[in-house]
Amino acid sequence: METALAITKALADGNRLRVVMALTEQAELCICQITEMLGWSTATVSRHMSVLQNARLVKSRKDGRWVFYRLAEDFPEPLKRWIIESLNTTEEISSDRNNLKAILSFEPDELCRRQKTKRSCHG
Amino acid sequence: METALAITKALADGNRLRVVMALTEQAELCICQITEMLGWSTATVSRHMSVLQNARLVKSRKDGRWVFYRLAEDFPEPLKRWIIESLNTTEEISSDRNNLKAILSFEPDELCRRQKTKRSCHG
DNA sequence: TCAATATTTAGTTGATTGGCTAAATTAGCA
DNA sequence: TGCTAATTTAGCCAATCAACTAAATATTGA
Repeated sequence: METALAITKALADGNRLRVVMALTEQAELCICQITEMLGWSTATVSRHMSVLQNARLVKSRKDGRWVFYRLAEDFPEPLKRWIIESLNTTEEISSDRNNLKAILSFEPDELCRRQKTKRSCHG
Repeated sequence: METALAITKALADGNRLRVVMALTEQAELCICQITEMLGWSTATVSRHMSVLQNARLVKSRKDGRWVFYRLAEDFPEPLKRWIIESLNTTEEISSDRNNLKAILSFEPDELCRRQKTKRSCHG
């Protein structure tokens, strides 16, 4: 039961649902892209991703300084179907989808530079 | 998204998962039967059931003094499938299943009397 | 090796959740 | 109506969780 419970707990958070949805549409996303999409601190995003990873819902791949996340190959199929069915048309996800389109038009390193700039702009 | 999130939150609890599993196997269960199965206070069980009901995963029917819960007719099918697949063979659920068999051999009113007796035995 | 960069981990704080007991509510019956 | 019984609600406390900032780790490249 531990396994199933870890999964439902991992999904019992709006932000993690948003990331999972994004990963059903984008094969891979790096932390900096997810950070930009959620609009939160990198550390917070990192912790969320580790919850998803501990539940074995996502896997990560390191490429240089970047860590890319993808859905696990064995992500339970019925769950994935339900998530897509129930979130596909929600406002939040539509908005994320638009944001992601903009985000993906930058290369990751350019994105990270942009984040740095933004941060220094705000102090 | 609120709707989906309410559902994942409702399922992010081992005890509520146990109740849902039990309800995939028994058409209806009353509070006193669920209380006996989980071994917790009636008030706690009642609160758990209202979480499931707010997420629209279960519905209730009042019959005299008893309240019977059943899975909602529109319980998301993929979710149900995943829950059964992943919990069917777990220890906890097997044990619940055995307990339930014993519990269901009493009529609800006899069960309630038994609970009352047990309580007074312990003070 | 050193500086810069991307991510993770640690530590703190406030909000939510889960258990309990006790009080309130609702139904059945004398 | 008034008594008893089943369930729900309220109030309390401890534990968990989610956000943040700051420090640590790991990688690239001078």
